[in-house]
Amino acid sequence: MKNVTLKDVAKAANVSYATVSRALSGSPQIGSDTRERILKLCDEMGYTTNYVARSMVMKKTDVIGLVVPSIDNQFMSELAYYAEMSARNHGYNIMLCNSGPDLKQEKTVVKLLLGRQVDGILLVPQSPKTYENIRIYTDQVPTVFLSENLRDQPQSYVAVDNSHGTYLGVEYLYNLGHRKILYFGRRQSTTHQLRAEGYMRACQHFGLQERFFNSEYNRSSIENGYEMARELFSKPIDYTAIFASTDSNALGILKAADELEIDIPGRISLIGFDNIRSTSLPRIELTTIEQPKREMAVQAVDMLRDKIENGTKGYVHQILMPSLIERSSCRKIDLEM
Amino acid sequence: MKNVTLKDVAKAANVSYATVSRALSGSPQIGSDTRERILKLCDEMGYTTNYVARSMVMKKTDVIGLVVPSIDNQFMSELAYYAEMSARNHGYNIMLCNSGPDLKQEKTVVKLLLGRQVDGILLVPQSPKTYENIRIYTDQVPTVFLSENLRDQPQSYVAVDNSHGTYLGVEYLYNLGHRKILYFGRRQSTTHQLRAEGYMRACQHFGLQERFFNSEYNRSSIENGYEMARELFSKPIDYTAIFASTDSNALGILKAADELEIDIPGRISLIGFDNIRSTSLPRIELTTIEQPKREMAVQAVDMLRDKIENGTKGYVHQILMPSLIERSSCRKIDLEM
DNA sequence: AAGCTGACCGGAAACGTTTGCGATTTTGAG
DNA sequence: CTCAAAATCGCAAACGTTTCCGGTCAGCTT
Repeated sequence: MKNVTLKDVAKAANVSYATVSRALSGSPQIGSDTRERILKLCDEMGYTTNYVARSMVMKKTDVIGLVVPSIDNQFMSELAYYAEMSARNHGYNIMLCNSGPDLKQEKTVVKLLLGRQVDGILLVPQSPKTYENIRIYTDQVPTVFLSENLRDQPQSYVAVDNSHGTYLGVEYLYNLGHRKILYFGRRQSTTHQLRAEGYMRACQHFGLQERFFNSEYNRSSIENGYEMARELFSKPIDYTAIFASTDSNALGILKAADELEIDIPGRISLIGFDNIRSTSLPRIELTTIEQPKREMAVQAVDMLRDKIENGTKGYVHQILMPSLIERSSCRKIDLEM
Repeated sequence: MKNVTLKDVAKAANVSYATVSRALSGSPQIGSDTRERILKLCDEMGYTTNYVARSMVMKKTDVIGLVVPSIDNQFMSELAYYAEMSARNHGYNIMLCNSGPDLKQEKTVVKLLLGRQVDGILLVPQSPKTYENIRIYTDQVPTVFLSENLRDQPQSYVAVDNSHGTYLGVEYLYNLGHRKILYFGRRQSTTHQLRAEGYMRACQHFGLQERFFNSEYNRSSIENGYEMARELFSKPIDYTAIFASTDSNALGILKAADELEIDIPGRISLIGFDNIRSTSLPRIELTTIEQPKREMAVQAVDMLRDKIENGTKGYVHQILMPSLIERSSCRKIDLEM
């Protein structure tokens, strides 16, 4: 049951194990006849190179750590899917860690990853405080964040242009005839703040009054969105559309509205952000702003690879363009009304 | 930027690095005063033990490989979430691999994991052929499958009692008054076959006629379910309920039915299997059979840990009980009709 | 005071690779 | 045929740990 090592095949081939190593790695300084012989022998004996030994001497593990608040989440699992695929295509494997629910655990897993000698870390932050929280480790290993960072932080990230995303959404609603648009989100999130900014910019541009409904929840989920929406709907409705900062929140709103028999999109139009899978489900068909998850993931690993392999210092902020996915949760408003 | 090693702290503490190692590992054969001194020094110098070096000598990586057809899938990402949590609580980290879409890639990633010297592998098979496909590796490393295996295979797995699950569902529909129940699934899947078996058993028990609608797709998805359902609905509807072998399929059916204005649950009741997150969404509210994903995941890592740490040979089949989650996609039928 | 027993610590091997450098052989030209 | 150059290959160090096996003391017993 013991693994066959370089020494074993070397003995069988009657050469030194250095020679075997060189044959495997395709070194030019080895006879093509012996190489053939050794390669065949490796195959027969079922040799597979021991990556931990290799990592030891190469000082490189070809492993990148992926830390997400919780992989159990459509947005992150999509991201993880593309990231793993892309990483593996470039010879890297992914070590997965859930960082939720608190900053302590986030710090713990990053430290763990460092001990594992990962070559780099891909991280979607759980809070704006994350950057400070793990800064001690961030400069010990190449790291790229998968979320828009605070603008002046010397850390690399790739993200959509959140502000432009909400702008697009408001523009769309405006063109549909909406003049009273409510923005619905949670205050703690950096992402939320950036999206709110786009909303305000659009309001200013189109001459609309800003209407906010904020919460203090520290996680965006259907449940939180539902709770918030119940509260929202207990007050008079003086708007014709809701822009939810997150699809999850939008889904929570939808649930509350259905319960209270507030027609969506009949009475209120609803638009979300992220384009998670659930939004395209039958009977849901939520209009939303798409985050190009695949592109984000591959750009992030490309960026990380650049840091790892070329030792690129400094930081780069990669901003991707969002786009509007039109489904059927928004309706046209007759301006005469 | 270089990592601080045992040697570095040893030099600083003026002891041998063996001593430092012992201090860290809490060995009894070391003075408590020197231990204190060394521990403090480690902390100050920011020492973290290099796991790859450690793995080298311990012949144990404390890493378990998790291979899923695609992490981008609600069922699997939930499983992955609980598995990672549970594993980490026991000192293991997770190396994640997507095995989809074909057997070749599945084999490739398992081999990769072996090269990484993982202590064990958790795998949700992508096809009944998987067991044969990776058998060569399966006996080189502790492995547990997260899906019901063919009954006579000498491999460990944890799974729900699929057969009992469908039985429960049919029983539920029967009690609601349904007498014409269609079973809807894809033939290639082992899981599907087991679920079909429960359906047939229930039909026999309740004296119902078996009605099947099978497909040859090799993946269960909303899209496939939709395609199949379009075909199904092009024929006369001589049933009052559909049992979809998978929630994904059920969602596809729902979409097709909505398009064709076939009322669910008004005209046809619909029940799924798995209880993925999407089933509980507003306007969906799909009645389904729950797979206890959390329990499955923790049982699987427990089983794997037992194999790894105690060298337990042989195999065990852990069968968990499914349960029915009643929502609102099924309606009562008046038997007088 | 001598021997003996623990307590505590250091030396060194081992894990399986990669690779620089030296050693050996082959080759080709003069 | 001789000798240098080129082509192959082996030796050994290094990567950072853990742990076995001794070694050096101090303190006790007699």
